[in-house]
Parts: sequence; structure tokens; C-alpha cells
Amino acid sequence: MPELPEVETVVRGLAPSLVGRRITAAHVLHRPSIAGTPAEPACVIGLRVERVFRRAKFIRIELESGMGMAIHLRMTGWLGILAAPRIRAFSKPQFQTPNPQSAIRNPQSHIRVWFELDGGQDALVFRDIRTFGRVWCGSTPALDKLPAIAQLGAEPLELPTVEFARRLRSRRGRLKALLLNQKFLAGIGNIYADEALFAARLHPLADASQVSARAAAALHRSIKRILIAAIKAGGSSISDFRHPDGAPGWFQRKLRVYGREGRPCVRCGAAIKRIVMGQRGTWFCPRCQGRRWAKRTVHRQDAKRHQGRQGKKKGL
DNA sequence: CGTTGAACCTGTTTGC
DNA sequence: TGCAAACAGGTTCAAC
Repeated sequence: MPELPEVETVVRGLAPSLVGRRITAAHVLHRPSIAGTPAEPACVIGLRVERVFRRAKFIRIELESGMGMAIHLRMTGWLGILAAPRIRAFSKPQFQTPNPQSAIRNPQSHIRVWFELDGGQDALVFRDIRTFGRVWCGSTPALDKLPAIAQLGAEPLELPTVEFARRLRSRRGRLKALLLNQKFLAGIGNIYADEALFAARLHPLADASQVSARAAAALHRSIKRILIAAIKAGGSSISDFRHPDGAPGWFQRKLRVYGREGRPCVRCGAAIKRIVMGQRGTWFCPRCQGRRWAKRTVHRQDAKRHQGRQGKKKGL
């Protein structure tokens, strides 16, 4: 669910009410949600929160004594502060059974991990319907060494445009696949990849090595402009993304291609097309996002099929 | 390196 | 109406 702007929104919403608070207890209601954690969540008990920040799509919480947490929301994760009595009530087994009617409206359901805060009146709560999300606890160096964090690429809002263009053009493969690759660039997901490519008028299947330096620079500027605008709007709430206080984001109203299959392109009026790329829905305008690149892709696929046939013959 | 498909899950929407 | 398939903001792994 959340990409860079949504995670940034969560961090900004959470930081003011979390920094300075002390964690007094840790509760794991669903063990898979802490799979791969360097240390048991109990290791953060008694420690005060010093800093909350974002790295790519990870929420990082730094505590005293060099300890901390990393949280990834994946598709349906939610992180926020809730009143403790309600959490205790809803943490009972009967409330953990998914309830189709209230799953999204009822923020108390699907609680996987939660941390009591000093004063006993409220708690930091990790809720996650699909259970893809994760909470890691441990020392800051141990968290930094988690492969998914250690291997992250540059932050799109910090990387110089010239450097982005250089890196992009040194790669082979489809533009959209590269934008989604967290080792190449960290924080972009399915929505903003499509939106940035649309803004830069580049085809999602275009080969990165074939893009001009000028077009690559334009793509980076589109990425930055869209991410900044989305952060300002509090992220996109397509179905279940919510701020820590429960409020929705508003950027979904500004999306220009994502999810608009069959509807007219806001630039040229052609019908927006949907294809599936790497198991992800991909939307683009077949007219103004480079017909050239579509042709090139067709040629490449033909060549591949041809090679495959030849390979088979050789094999026999 | 790069691509593909399956897997990890629960819930909602779509289509026959 | 009912039920099955498709789809959903993400990542990881194996295989080619």
C-alpha cells in the first residue's frame, strides 16, 4: 500500500507524539509479523524514543542505548498510537477473527504487534490485514545490516539529477522495472512509477539504456515533483492507507494514469491502456508515452521468441 | 544482469 | 443470488 509519500506521511504524523515517550511493554500477537527480527521486541522495553525517520519505505524509530525498530508496512500495514484500554479489549482472540464488515473501518482489528507507552494510557500499534508487513527490533547497527535495508539504493529526493541520469542509462531493462527496483532507487512503488513515467512521457517498457540523457533528467524531475506533491497531499488513499490519526490522504484525486484504464488521457484524449508487467498492473497512455518504445519492445519480444526457437533446435 | 512466476496473506470487486 | 476468479500500495526466492 504505502510508497515513499505515504511512509513519509506516517513518520511526520507519528514523530511529534512519539519522540520523548518511553516504551514500557511489548506484545506480539502474530509471530510471523516479527520474522527476521535481530532481537526479540522485549529488547526495547524501558527505552525512550529519540528519533523517528524514514528510509525508503521503512519507518525507523531510534531509541536510547543505540537500540531501535524498523517497520515496513508492505501492502496493508498501519502504524499509529491508540488508547491502551481499547487495544487490550480488541486484542482478545474473538476480535482477531477477520470481520468483513468492519475490517477497514475498525482500526482495532488486525493488531499484530503493539508497544505500551509510559503513563499506560496509550500505545504504539502495528496493525496489518494481509500480514506482509514486518516489525524488526534490535540495535541500530543490527537493523542497518538487514539485507533489505543495507542494499537500498539512493533516496530519489536526495540524488542529484545528473547522477540519476547516469545510473539509469547504464542499466539495461525496462524503465518501470528499474523504478520499482529498491536497490536502484529507494521508495518508488507501483502508483508513483506509473505517474512519473506518464509525466515524463516515457513508455514503461522502454529500455533504460536507450533513454537520452535529457529524457532521463526529465524523468527524475517528474519523480521529484510528484513525490513532493504527494507528500504535501498526505499520500494516496486508494483503499486502506490511513494516516496515524486515521485521516486519509488526498493525492489519489490527482493521479493522472494509475487505475484509469479505458478513460481518456488527460493530455491527448486517447484511451489509457492497462498491461501487466512483472505481475503488477501498469497504466500508460499508448499515444503520448512514446509509440517508438512500444515498437522496440515488440521487436525485442520477436527476437526473443526467435532465439527461443533456435535454442530449442540447438538443444535437440 | 534481467525476467518470470510463485509464494507470502486477507479482503473486496468483478464477471459469468 | 452465488460462487469463482481477478485484483490490491510490496518483497523475496528459485529457475532460466
